[in-house]
Amino acid sequence: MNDHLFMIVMRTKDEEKQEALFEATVKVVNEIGFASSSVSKIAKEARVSPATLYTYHKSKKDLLISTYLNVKRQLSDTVMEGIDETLPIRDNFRQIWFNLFQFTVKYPDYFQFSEQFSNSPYNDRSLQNDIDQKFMPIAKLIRRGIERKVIKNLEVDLISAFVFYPVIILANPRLCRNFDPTDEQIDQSFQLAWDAIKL
Amino acid sequence: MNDHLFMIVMRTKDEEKQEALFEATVKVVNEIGFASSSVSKIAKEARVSPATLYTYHKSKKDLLISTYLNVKRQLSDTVMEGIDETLPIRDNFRQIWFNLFQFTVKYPDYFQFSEQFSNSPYNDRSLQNDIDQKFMPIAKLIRRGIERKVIKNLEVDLISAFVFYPVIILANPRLCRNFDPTDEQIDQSFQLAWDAIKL
DNA sequence: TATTGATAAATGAACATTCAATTATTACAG
DNA sequence: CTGTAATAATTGAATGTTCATTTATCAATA
Repeated sequence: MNDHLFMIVMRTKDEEKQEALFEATVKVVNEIGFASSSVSKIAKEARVSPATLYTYHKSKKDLLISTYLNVKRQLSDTVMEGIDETLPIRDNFRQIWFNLFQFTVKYPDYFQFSEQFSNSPYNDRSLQNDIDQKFMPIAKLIRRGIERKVIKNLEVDLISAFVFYPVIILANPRLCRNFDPTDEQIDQSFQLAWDAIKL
Repeated sequence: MNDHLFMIVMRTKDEEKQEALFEATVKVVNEIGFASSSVSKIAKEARVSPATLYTYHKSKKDLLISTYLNVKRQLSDTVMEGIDETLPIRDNFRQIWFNLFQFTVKYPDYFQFSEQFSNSPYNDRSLQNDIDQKFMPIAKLIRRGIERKVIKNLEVDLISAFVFYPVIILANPRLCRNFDPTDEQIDQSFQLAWDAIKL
């Protein structure tokens, strides 16, 4: 920061506003939808002037993309928590599966935002590659499981689709109603996922 | 039609325009996204005046909803094809699974539209109930499988999530790259789905 | 005082929808 | 068959609104 003279007398940007804009973006998109979410509505929700928003983000596109990346970063941090290569493959899968389940239940708004964004044209190939990088440990785990003949020898994407996508459905009350799962049901659900991919 | 005098000289609405508007809506939403899709752009794609669109649909909302229902109707018709209660449960599942797979591969645009719509606030509870009705035979099949102890005794939504959602992921090139499946891979994938739910 | 953060107000473009006027289709009288 | 009246389909243009973004100005800080 102090490398450049012109930065010395810079007034600091408000961290709270950054956070408020993030939360507001997710909230507004969830409440009125991606299509109806305007910069001014998001700014109002964050109790900030639309012009101020432009000191934090150079465009609406930039706001949405950085919100998406933020959601995905939090997701990957949460999901990868507790991975331990010394434990059996199945235990690691179970850990990831429960982390993912809890995240989706705790932050359903993040998920709905994420779904809306990823199905929009903002989500281009290079952005998706950046995100895939974050989830690399899971891909590695799958490959390790295949090598050790613990899980079926199939494409990594295929294994992922069968193990992790159903979680998203289950945790989404909009897609899966009448389903307020008990601990036992969550456990049974993981067993389904594991049965699908185990050798 | 001839019951009422005032209907005698009615000019008929153009079936082709109805269809053109449907295709245009799907196409425009796929190309520029749900958020950027305007009535005038859809009308232009359908080679129709924006004003004409309003003789077929009373609002933009109506246009989008009926497009969604049309997609879902085609999907349910295709997916339920060939269900035969006299055959084993697994064969019926296999049939549905392949129907679904082929539909998603053949009409990826319908799927992307569907995903964008269903994550939007247009998709309310009562609309979703109407759609669930269309897929009732699948719910029945699952319940029959549970009764006959062929599949695990779990919530219908849970079974559905594990069997059918991975298909959507697999068939979506945006979500599952480097995966141009051979017949054998498709077969293996169904085996995964079945392994998850079978008793 | 110099510089940046913050904002209200302004801008022009695009939006959904309406409307007045025109065009196309039909029934039927001749 | 042909012409005509009736009516709905169609449309370009206009409506007022909302949009994303910029600009000019002020406030805060070093």
